[in-house]
Order: sequence, then structure tokens, then C-alpha cells
Amino acid sequence: MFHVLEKRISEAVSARIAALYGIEFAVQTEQPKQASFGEVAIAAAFQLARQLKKAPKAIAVEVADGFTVDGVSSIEIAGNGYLNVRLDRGSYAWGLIAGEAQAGAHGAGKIIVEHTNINPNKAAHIGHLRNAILGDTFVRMLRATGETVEVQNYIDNTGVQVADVVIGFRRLENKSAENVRDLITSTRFDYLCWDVYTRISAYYQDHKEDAAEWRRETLHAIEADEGADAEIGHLVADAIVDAHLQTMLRLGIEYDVLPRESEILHLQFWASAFEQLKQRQAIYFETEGKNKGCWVMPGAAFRDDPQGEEDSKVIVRSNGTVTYVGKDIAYQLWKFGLLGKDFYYRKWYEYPDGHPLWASTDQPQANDLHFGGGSRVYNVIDSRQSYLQDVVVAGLRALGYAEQADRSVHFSYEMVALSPRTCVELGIELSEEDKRRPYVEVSGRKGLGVKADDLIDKLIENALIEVTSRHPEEAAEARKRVASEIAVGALRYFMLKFTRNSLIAFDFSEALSFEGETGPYVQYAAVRARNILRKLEERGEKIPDFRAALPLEALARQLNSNEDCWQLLLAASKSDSAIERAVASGEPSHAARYAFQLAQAFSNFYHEFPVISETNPEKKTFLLWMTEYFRAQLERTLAVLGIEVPEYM
RNA sequence: GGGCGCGUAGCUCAGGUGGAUAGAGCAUCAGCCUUCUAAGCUGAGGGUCGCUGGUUCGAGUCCAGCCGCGCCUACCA
Repeated sequence: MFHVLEKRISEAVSARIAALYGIEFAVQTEQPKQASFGEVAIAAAFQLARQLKKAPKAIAVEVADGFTVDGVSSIEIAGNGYLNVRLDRGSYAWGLIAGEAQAGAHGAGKIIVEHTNINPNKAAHIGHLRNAILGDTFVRMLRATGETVEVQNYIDNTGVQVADVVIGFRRLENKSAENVRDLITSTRFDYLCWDVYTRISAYYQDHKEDAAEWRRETLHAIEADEGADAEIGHLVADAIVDAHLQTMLRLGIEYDVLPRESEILHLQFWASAFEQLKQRQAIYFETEGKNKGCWVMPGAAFRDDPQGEEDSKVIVRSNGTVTYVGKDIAYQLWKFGLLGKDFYYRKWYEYPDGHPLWASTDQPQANDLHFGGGSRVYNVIDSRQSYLQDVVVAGLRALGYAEQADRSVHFSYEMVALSPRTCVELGIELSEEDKRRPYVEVSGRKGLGVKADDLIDKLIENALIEVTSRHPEEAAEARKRVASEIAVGALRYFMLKFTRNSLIAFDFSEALSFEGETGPYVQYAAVRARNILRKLEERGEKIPDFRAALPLEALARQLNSNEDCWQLLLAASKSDSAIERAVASGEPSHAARYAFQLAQAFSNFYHEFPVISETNPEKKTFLLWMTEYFRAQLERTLAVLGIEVPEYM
């Protein structure tokens, strides 16, 4: 609603300026610093001052003189040339009641968002949670603005990390495929693999030659899909993928398709990409120097001022195998439908809500499913991989796909590290050097990190204590469900409140907090809004039909006589523009912060206006509508963040 | 060395395309529960926006140079 009006105002002022001065000027609207200045501010007079050789104030006077816009009650000149716009409150509110929201139909093509992408060789940790929560929230934001989105979770089931766990089971633990199969059903397998991976990594420290030899053998066996190594590789990767899916499902995160590395290999995706790269001369065969015998991409393709050979990137090794980046170029081509190939798909899992999850397969299937072929691609990958992402995009560009290269977005974010205090709580021994640092990097190899499920469990445990102390009379099952929703709300909000390039030094006490700027604070506001409406019905009163009960004049009367209500309503009506802005800037944190501000606004409303006990009938109806509107807006915004509203708190 | 990013209140962080008095949460202190749930609300204190220059009517925001910190810079993924 608000952004519709903003747009109308900026267009009208632009037209006005064109009529007055005969120039094209795209007027920007902004939010006034103070609420008392009005609802929309325009600084155009300052920007035009030089061009028109006039004082800003004089321009503002000319623009504002006799100028009106539909839905605007007044335009004032303030300061040295600001135009402050005041909305017609009654008609604004009436528009909200009548539901004049209408999301503009976006959707020129499918958007692909790839996130999570955890190596399927051990339990997920908090760093992975940031990736998945950022990605999932961005998907929800896009869908809220009307986009069609396909969610991909890439599974590297044939890489060294899986190989290392296979080696751990085979060489350190002496396990057969049959043993591993048993372990999958009888143990917390993703946790077991976490430990196996830590042990084999530690073993490599002292046995470098074994590492190289065993990895070569095992990777070869896995790629060829032969023997016990390959079998264990399948068992491990598939079981861990399932574990990750369950972990993410606890947070409400679902995927559409799992493109897997094994099919990229078996269906020769790389061979097709390799042909294209050679044909277009995006890569060349190096005949001398340190990269002799490799196919490399010259540094000039992805660097502004390459330092020479040092900067070229090996795509195919001298032994003929392709690097990760090479495979990623093939994968990226497929995402845009530029590879000329597709996977086959089999159903991997059906979510409790009925949503099917498909996974790639190399065997033809009865279905005729197709994925990929997006018009825009977001890769949610941490900022440490920006160099590799640059190379992938350079690959597209070198192949002549400039447009797709521009639409390949590295949705990067900084890592999640551990605060020193949290390390102490986890019983992790820190070196003197680490103790002086503000944070300690998570390391899967060292087993140094907080497992996702452990954190979620701990959050639920803490939430359950709070819930039980407040609502001892409620059924245990319901309390558990509420505690879980609060825990998820806390976790998702915590991961979203920071901007993407802010490094999170994970701290238990901070993450476990349910007060202040947290998910539960926002949930609490929504629960209280619902409570008011519920209490009313419990008293035998009915929620009025607001369209009939609140004519425009009544709305104008209420809003003009009460500044606080107007400000609160205004804030609540900005959810669409907040989400749009968050999408445009690629910052889910903006959406999270808006949710918090909205909750703050409602908390103020809650304390200032006793709704049910209000004796003036018109005012009571009006306050009820405000409550209902806040409830709807809070719930919509929380849904975009992937946070549920508990029955009670 | 090069690339990317960061430096704002005691702590953790926000600060659309430069604009009107730099914000929030936590922590601290002082208040508010016979009235829709105190996971809440009200108020107070707390700032050389790393430093120095520049651009201009105007800089936390843009530019340059410093200082400090982090990540990346593999024929690992």
C-alpha cells in the first residue's frame, strides 16, 4: 500500500518538474527524519538547484504551489527546500481495509536459488545453518513478491570429504559396507561421521603419504562407482543427505531438487561444458611453466589486472581430471539451460506437507521432469569462495553468455565463527593465540564447531523451561510444540538479524536469548494480537465486518485525532515496501529488522490502547481493526522470515 | 605483493541512491503487573562514526592516502 503511494507521488512530482522546467528528473522519495514532518519527504529541490541555477527553496515553492496528488492531503516546504508530503489518513486507511494491496505481478522467468550445499559426510553445523536460513528466507522473500523460484541443494556426493569418511570407516575402523549399513540404522549416524571425519583428518596430519595415496584410490573407486569404497560412499552420502534434510526441515526449510555431483559425472555434463570452453577458446592448453599439461583459464578473464601466469586457474589437471571449478561451470551452464543436457529425476523424499523433493539420477525415468533453465541464479555461498565464483562467472562470460553472467549472483555472506566464551563452554582448548582473537573459526576437520541439531535441541530445551513456567496447565505435547516454534523463531531471527557481510561470532548466551531484538519478541507481539481477538470472542462479542463498520469518515476522525495510532498504522502498512527493499538490496536482514520494528510498534499500541475495555463504540471498532491489521501484517512478515506464530507464549 | 570485506555507544550490531537532532538490542541505573500475558512498556546515562586530507550548499555515507583486523589468492572441495 505504502509503496504504491510513494510511487504515485514520485511520478507526479517528476511530471510536475517536467511541466515546470522541461527536464527529465526521476524524483526519489525518502522517509522524513521525524514523524512530525509528514509521511514522505522529497529532496529534489536540492538536487535540481545547480542545474536550474535557483535556490532550493525557490524551486520547492514553485513545485508545491497549487500542486496536489490523489491521496495526499498537503505538501509543505520545510527547511531550505524539502517537500514534506502528508497523506490523507482516512483514505489511506480505507484503502487498507478495502485491500488495495495487490502485489505487482513480477515473474519474467524462473529464479534459481541454490543454498545449503553441505558436504554429505557429517552432521550440519551452525555455519551451514546461516547459509540455509539466509537462502530459505531469500526464497520466501522472492516468492512473496510474486517470483517463481526453484530451490536447489547441490550434493557433492563424490568429493574428497565423503572419500575421507569412507577411508575412515575402512582403514581406521575396519568397517565393511554391511557394518556401515548397520550403523546407519542403529546410531546417530551423522554424529558418528562427524567423529570419524575428525579422526581421519587427525590421522592425515601425521601420515601425509597415506592421505594422498588413499584419497586417490578411494576417489577413483567412487567416481568409477565400483567396489566396497563406492558402496560405502553411497551409503554415507545418502544417509547424511537424509540427516541434513531432517535437520533443515526442523527449521521449515525445504528444497525442490538435489542436483548431485555423481550425475554430473555420469551424464558427462563436464564433457559438454569442456567442448564449449575449448570451442570458444575460453580455456587453453598450457605447454610450459608450472601449469604445464593443464587446461587453464587465463587470469585476464576474471581479474582486472592479472599478474601473469600466477593468476591463471587450472580447469583440467595434467592427469586429465577436472577441478571443482570446471564442474561448477558445467553446473552453472545447466542452471541457465545452456548446457544442452538435463538430468533424469527420481523422487527422493516427500515432505510431510506433500511437497515432493526430487534428486538427479542417471537412469531414465517414466516422468518427464525438468529442472534448471532459470533466468536468474543466486548461489548462496560464503564469501571465502568469492574467487571461485568469479571464475565460474568468467567462464560464462568467456563462452559469450554475458547476460547470464550478469544474472549470476554470488549471494555471499561472512562465516559464523565461535566466540571464545562459547569455546570454553564447549570444552574446546584454545591456543594462546586464539584466546586473544575475538572469535575462533569453525573447522569440520578439527571437529571444532557447534552441531546444528545440538543447538536446536538446546534452544528447545530452554524455551520449554520458559513455556512450562508460564503455562504449566497446558498439555505437554502442546508445550513441546510451542517451545519448538519459539526455538526456531529465535534461531532464524538470530541468523537473519546481521547483514550478510557481518561476521557472526557465535555466542550461546546471545543466540539463546528470547528478549529484546529476537524472534520470540516478534512472535510474542503476534500472539498478543491474536489474544485480544480471541478474548473478545470468548466474551461473546463478535469481530465486526470492518468494511461496513468503519466508513472513511470514522477512520479519518480516529486517525486525525490520534497521532500515535496513525504512526503505528503507517508503520504496519509498510511491509510490502520493506520486503521489496530487502529483495532489491539482497538483504534478508532488512526484512528481519522490519519485523522487529513492526513488533515494537504493536507493543506500543498494546500498552497504550486497551482495546477490549474501550467504551466508545467507534473507537473500539477502530482499535479492533488496528489489532486485526497488525496481526495480519505481523503474521505475513513472520511467514516471510520462516517463523511461525505459537498458539500461546 | 594482489583481490574482497570490515573498523559507528561498555558489548553485539543497524544506518536505500550524500540531506533535517547518528539509531536499536544487550548491559547499567530509575520506574510500571487487582485493567487484552512483564518473553512486555516508560525514562536516564553512554558517540572525536579508526586517522588525515579532498569533492560540495551539505559527508557515518563518495574519492585518495595512511593505521588496525579478517578472508581469499591450490593440478583440495
